[in-house]
Amino acid sequence: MNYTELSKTFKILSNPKRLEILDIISCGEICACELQKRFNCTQPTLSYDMKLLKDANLIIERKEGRSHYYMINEDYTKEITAIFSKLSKEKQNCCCHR
Amino acid sequence: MNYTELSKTFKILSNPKRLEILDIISCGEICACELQKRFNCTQPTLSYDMKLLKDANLIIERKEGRSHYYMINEDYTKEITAIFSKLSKEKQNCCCHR
DNA sequence: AAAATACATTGACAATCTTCTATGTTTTTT
DNA sequence: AAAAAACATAGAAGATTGTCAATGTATTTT
Repeated sequence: MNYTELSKTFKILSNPKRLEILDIISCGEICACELQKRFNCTQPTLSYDMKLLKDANLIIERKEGRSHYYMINEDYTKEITAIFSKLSKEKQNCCCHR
Repeated sequence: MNYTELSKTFKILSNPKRLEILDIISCGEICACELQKRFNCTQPTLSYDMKLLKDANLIIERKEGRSHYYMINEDYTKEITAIFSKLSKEKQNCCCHR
């Protein structure tokens, strides 16, 4: 993963509401209509945030009837954590000595 | 740390140039004039990025003569990593059940 | 089949971010 | 003391983001 890709993920994470959504979702699968009750925003606004999170690969969507359920994509959040951890750790023989 | 604080850190990280700066800096302390050689931007632009990174507590500045040296603030980047890891991990008894 | 529910899409606007040029400040060199 | 080097600050312009109202789509209920 390169700097541009990683920065796009961080852009999606640079919003308090979306962080709260991830926190809530990581407690277990939940549908958009339940999430909606927790936020003071309109339905299209929440829908927009869910689309951003989904397109960023941070959450996984499952449709059941007219409800859309969301869960955390833990494989990906772990990957992001590992990449940033490595990038920001004191090191030698790093990227910049090529 | 709350969602708003964490989101501000991610906002600073949501830029490929700043991620590259962190990656370079975590290979060892370096001055702004050396960093400048690696980027196609003006001096004020790089200065602005360094200020953002410093204000976000991601890097530590040390002045020596007319040079400003920067190093990674690994304590903080580890803290951020741990917080995000916890937030995005599947869990029970989480924040949202209060 | 009509109505209701759950969610997505579009277009618009205000706020924020990024980068630039111009200029200011501090320290060292000559 | 004047010049140079290293970096910061201010102001401006274009690009991006966040949110809304209005409207569209798919599924279920009546």
